[in-house]
Amino acid sequence: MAGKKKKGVGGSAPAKKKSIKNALSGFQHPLTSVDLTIFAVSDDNLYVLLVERPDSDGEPFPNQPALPGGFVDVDQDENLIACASRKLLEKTGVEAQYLEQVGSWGDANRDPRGWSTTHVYFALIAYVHSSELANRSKWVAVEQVVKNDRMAFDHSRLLSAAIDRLRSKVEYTSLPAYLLQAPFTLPQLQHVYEVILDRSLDKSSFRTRTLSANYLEETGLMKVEAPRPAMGYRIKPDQSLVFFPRPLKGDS
Amino acid sequence: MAGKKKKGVGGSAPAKKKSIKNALSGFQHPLTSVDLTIFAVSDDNLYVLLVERPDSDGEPFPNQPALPGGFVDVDQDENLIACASRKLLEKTGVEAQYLEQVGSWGDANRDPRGWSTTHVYFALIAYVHSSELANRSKWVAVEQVVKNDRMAFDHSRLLSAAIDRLRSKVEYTSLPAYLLQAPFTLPQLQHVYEVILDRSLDKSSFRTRTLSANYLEETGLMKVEAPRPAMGYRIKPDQSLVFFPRPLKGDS
DNA sequence: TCCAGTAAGTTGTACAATGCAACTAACTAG
DNA sequence: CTAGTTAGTTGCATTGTACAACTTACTGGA
Repeated sequence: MAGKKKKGVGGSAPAKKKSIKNALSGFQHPLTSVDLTIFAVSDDNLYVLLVERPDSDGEPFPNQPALPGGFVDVDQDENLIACASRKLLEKTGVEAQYLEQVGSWGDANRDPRGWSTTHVYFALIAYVHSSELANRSKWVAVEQVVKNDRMAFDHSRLLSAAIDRLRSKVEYTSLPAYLLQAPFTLPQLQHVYEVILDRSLDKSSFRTRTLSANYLEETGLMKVEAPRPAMGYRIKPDQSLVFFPRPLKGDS
Repeated sequence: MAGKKKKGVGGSAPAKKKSIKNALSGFQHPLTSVDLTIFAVSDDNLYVLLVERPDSDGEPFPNQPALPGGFVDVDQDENLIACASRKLLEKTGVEAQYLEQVGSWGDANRDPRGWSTTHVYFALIAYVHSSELANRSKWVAVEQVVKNDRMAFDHSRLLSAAIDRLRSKVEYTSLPAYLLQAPFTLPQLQHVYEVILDRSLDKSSFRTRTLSANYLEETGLMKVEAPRPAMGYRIKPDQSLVFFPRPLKGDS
């Protein structure tokens, strides 16, 4: 396949783009970016980090909300996930407790500047206060984003895919533990599950399942905002994501 | 992020590439390709389709085995999955019974021609005889590929990721039904599960789980290579992939 | 001091999907 | 007609979660 010539000039791409062609491969190559869905939980909400598009030059979608991200910098980024980590650090000042690729999207129309691809990652971090975030960045409750569906590019569908993936994996993995700062209590962890899944879970089943998976270690009793102190836990060192044999039911 | 200037000239990319820069974005963009892992099952083996790299021009990895794929053609391909479908049809002459994205990979070194990304898809098809395949294409038993680890580019790791994904999803979904031509029998379907998972499954549990999921419909009794005729089945029209509540155990 | 309130954590039984082993049914080959 | 083979069924055991009731440890107010 590689090296063969283009088969025609069909398609809807503007003519001016045809001149920018990669001499090495014989193919014009798409614009390439990385976008992030950075999730955090605070109180009773799941938040995602959105940025406001710049209002300058010929930037598309000025001032509209978008996922943080941007073009891959082939001189700076070693690989895609390093590019994602870099952008995360720039926006939040923290490293991801969990970072996973959601997938990639690419077509002729998602960016008005031409055929483009994006590689989408989702990051889980412990909530950081809004004042710590980079300029033009803010937390938005996922519940709100889904309603006001006015994001730049095709970022709405990228975000939907990431949320679907998150909710799906929360059903049968230990993902929510990466949304809390250690040490945390089991009721706090259960609360994160409930916020993301938007339903309440049975305390007994949750505790049995979580503890028997043996991926947490005790850090001693903690006093939280509750009358009785609770045991604190953290994820064991070098512990990888846990997959449970069955999802939990719950009332909704 | 978009529109900002490159921050330097560090990195290991050859100097000649720097001249090929996209004037629209201010960034040089990576080479962009799509690669496929096309799976089929025949007799007692899981096969993947490999092609032999061309032996011409300055093509990298001449004559080495590789995944079918190649550069995205922005004039021909509407989007990434259409690109994958096109390449599948070119190599096998058939459409995928199931096509899913595995993920994307991109770094400075995976292709000697420069910073490159690839979008990997996995396709499930009913086995087609080798003589029907495109030139320089052939089925290779997955078991063999894993041993003789000499594929072009980073295709070994791409294939590994696809195999992992396949095996993982076979544990708790109806995926193997897309590797058979309808109508098929339950013992045939179970055999496909066993070939992929490389362990035997309990007949009773398998039948109960499969039938109670209610994603198949009967097509009447069939005479296969067995003394007793068995009921034929096909996937119900418009039926999507089924997720089972629990994986099956098995003896290995 | 005592008691009501609340959240943490435990216990016991029920249930649903799979595990396992033994069984019956339908055919082929000789 | 019988032995052999594969299709398909049945009954009980096991496992992980569902549900409800319970005990424990603390707080705050009378």
